[in-house]
Amino acid sequence: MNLSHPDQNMHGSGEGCLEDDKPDVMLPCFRRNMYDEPLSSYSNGSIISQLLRKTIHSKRALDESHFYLSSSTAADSGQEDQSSVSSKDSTVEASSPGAHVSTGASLEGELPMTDHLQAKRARVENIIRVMAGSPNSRQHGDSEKVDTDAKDTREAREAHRENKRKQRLPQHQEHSVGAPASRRPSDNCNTKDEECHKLKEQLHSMQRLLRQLQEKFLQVYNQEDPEHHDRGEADVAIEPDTLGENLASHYTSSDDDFERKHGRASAECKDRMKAAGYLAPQRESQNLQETLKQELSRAVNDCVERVFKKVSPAGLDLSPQQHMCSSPEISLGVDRKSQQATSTQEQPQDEEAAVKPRSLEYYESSEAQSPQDQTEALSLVVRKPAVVPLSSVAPAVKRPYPVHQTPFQFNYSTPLHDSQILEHLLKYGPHSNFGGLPCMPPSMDRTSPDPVDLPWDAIAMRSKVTSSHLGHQPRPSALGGVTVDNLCLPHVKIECGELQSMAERNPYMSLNVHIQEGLTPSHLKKAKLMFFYTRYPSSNVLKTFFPDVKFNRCITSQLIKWFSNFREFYYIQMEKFARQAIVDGVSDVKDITVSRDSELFRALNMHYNKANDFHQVPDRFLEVAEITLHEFYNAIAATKDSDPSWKKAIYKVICKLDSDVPEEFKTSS
DNA sequence: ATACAACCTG
DNA sequence: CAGGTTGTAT
Repeated sequence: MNLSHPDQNMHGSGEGCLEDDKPDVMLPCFRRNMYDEPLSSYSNGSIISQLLRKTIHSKRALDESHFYLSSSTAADSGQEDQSSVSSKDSTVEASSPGAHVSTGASLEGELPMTDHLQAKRARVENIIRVMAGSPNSRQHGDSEKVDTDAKDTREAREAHRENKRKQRLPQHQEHSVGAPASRRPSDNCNTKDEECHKLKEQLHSMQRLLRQLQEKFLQVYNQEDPEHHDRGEADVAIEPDTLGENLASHYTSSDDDFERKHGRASAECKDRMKAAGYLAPQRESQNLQETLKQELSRAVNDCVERVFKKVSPAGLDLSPQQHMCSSPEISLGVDRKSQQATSTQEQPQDEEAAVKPRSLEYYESSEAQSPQDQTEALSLVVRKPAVVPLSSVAPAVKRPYPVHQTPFQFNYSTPLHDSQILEHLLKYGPHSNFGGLPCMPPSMDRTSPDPVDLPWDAIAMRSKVTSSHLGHQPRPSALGGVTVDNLCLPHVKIECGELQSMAERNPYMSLNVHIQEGLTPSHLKKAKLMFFYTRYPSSNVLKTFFPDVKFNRCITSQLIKWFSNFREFYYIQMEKFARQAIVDGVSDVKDITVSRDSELFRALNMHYNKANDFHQVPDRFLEVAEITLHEFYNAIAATKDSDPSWKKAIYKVICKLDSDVPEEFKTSS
């Protein structure tokens, strides 16, 4: 829900289990920043993207002359730095003592690494805290008070939040009345623990992934001749002995812009390859490149697999939007080589996997599928243009809409949780350092409960724009009104491309459950069938029973509106038949029944279940219909219908008659 | 201010 | 069924 919550939950338990399997190969500085930090922020997205974000933000805080960021940001962060030392102990097991915070001045290497990192960590923690907290409560003018107030206000804030949570939760679930009412609280605890556990697992997976990545990098770099020329940039002269250090400096150093660092690493890599190419046959450098790609791919695959196995056999959902977002923008920056590498072989399989995520069997053998059964949903798949560049992309990007038959294989109530993180990693990890992130002022940075909501919307918007109005833009560079051209270094793009091709190589990543941008006719059909069970579904119910729908405000409203319309029809029918009964001279309510033969039922069934073969309408629905009809009859017979709001009493009764929607509705329509 | 439900209309 | 309006609760 919010950032502070997982903090309390995770920190104690999470830290313990992190401790014991911290990889030894992990470089200290790297590890520290990666894993010692409070986990609160990680609940909001992938670890990697969070890290990148943090790096960027910490860098921002230091770099006062950074482009449009106003002085207030810098001042704020400076203030926070002071409070950090004293307030740290409340939230963090102060493993970093009161570190001297030297704003901006410290060049890498001047400070001892540990001190520097500690100072940096303090800053980062503060920034995270600020981001997590309400911005408004942060506006103390008096900097001296901050020291003492910070703690109090934070605690108060968290307490407040906690209360809100506790108050809201039962109310929220009160909505789905009926049978499950009694088991909800325990569910709550369980899900809490479950979530905690899941997060831990994710973290472990990420640790392993990062370790593997680091190992691979080290491997590759150690093979190489350490000597290489610099690129003319001054900072390139700083030659890391190992890639680990290099990586570490990526995530820790603040005196250099992240993008530049990122770029530098890639540039170094490239340069090394170039140098190697002079010395060795050209093929060797290409081999090296391929090896690097494959190793990276394998590492990621391993991680994904692990996480994937821990989640249900359910699908990892990589939405069509993912393809959309990754293709037009990212693939533009993709190195041609990597494009060709992937577009030749993997494409058909990938297409098919994206289009036809079938059922469980599909997850086990994706390559066994025959490529011929394509549907019109092919438009979902973004073909990476081999020769024809962009014009051919635009139509493909268009809308993922006409995807019928969207089978989902979710077995649990929170099917998206884990996969969302991966999704986020794959989608916005690259994407965020690609362009979106640096453009966002800190205040814009998401603390929203839904980790993917905002960027998804942004991407959805972009793809719409791309498809409809502009046709395509060579570079959809404007996000948040800030151009990112100078931030999107080619090296960064290459990495994105690599990650994308990794995603393409990985069968799991290609599998998805079609997170829909919008609601499809099959969704409507499903909603109608669900109406037989629930007339007043809560938004939670809707979310759990439409796992393939990417929920945002609009979608939720639409779904709610659907059910509103269903109710409208339902009540209209009820009133109509009740009046008819009165006209017909029915004198006793008990003479009014609703059976499957009833005209009323036929009307309802025709409306909600036109293709009758779909579904056996539950008996409970007949009961509810009968009750409703009785209510209407009684009210009308008692001439209560003169009261303009006479129906409200009936609604109140009926809304309590909802029953649970069967699990099958989660999995398939 | 926001979200939702009902209502009305087309 | 969607769009718009209104009333209500948070």
